[in-house]
Amino acid sequence: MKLSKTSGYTIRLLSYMINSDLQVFQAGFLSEKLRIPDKYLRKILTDLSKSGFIKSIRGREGGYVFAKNANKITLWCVIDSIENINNYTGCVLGFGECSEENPCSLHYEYLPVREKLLNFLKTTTIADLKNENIGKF
Amino acid sequence: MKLSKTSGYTIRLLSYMINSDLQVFQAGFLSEKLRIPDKYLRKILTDLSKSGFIKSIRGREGGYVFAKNANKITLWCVIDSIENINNYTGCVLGFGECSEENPCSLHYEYLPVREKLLNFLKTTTIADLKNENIGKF
DNA sequence: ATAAATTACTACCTCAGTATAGCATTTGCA
DNA sequence: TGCAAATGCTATACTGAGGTAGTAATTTAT
Ligand code: SF4
Ligand code: SF4
Repeated sequence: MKLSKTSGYTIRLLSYMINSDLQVFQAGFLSEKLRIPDKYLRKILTDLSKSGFIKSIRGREGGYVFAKNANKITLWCVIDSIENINNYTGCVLGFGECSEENPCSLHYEYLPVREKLLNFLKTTTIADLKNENIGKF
Repeated sequence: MKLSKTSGYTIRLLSYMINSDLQVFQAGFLSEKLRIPDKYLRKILTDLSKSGFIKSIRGREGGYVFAKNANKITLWCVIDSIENINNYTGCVLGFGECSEENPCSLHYEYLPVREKLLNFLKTTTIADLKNENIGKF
């Protein structure tokens, strides 16, 4: 499962923040550390700020800080704020309305995979990504 | 996990064929039954034919038939012939080279989900999609 | 006060996936 | 033989994700 580029950048970003000792992060600094296109990352930061995951501090000495506790930020809600979460939780064939009564031919084969994926997205938080032994962000 | 439109169409197509009593299928017929844009589906059929999953019969009374046993056609190899299979088997953050020694922050959280997904794609075949109780294709 | 450092906004460019259109080619049946 | 029914090929248009550029707005250090 590959996330959209934007979602991937965002998770790397938040994961970098939670694994750092710093409190305030500047866009330029982050784009350099994470090797994400500067202007693109800035857009992401602004959006994350609007979504309430981080808080922006404007002006000199400004930057971004977490706006809520990282253990309250699930992968699910991050991805959902960026793209259609249904791309991952909805299903393989992209039917709109699915049910046990009106399944497609893949339904029962895919069900257990879907459960696992759903659970992963709903229960994993940014705080869970804190770890000493990370090689790359 | 949502497949690309093309992959989705393709699996619906093959699944429809394996669940039908007919032997030969015409493009026009399939596009109507599956409500897939005619010209687009024709392109897919030609590609599937080139990939060797189905065989085309040209001329009057022509159409398409399975070129190999459906229990030899895994979701994996179908998807792989259409788009980059790495979109699903490769990982969340889209890093090129991943290893236990050089993991990203999501690695250990995602590992079991990935295993499940990989296994699903590698072991599920078109023949497995044969089923009496399918509501939609 | 002013300059420097920072984020916010708007408009545009590019590319791959999706979709459409028209014509060429093959083959069986009347 | 010739027409009709089918697939094959090529060129074009549309759309949204990804990415770039320039300018405006905000705040603090000096
Ligand atoms: S597998 Fe089930 S939930 Fe997914 S598209 Fe098919 S019917 Fe819907
Ligand atoms: S989760 Fe593991 S395999 Fe996936 S991108 Fe991260 S390091 Fe690579």
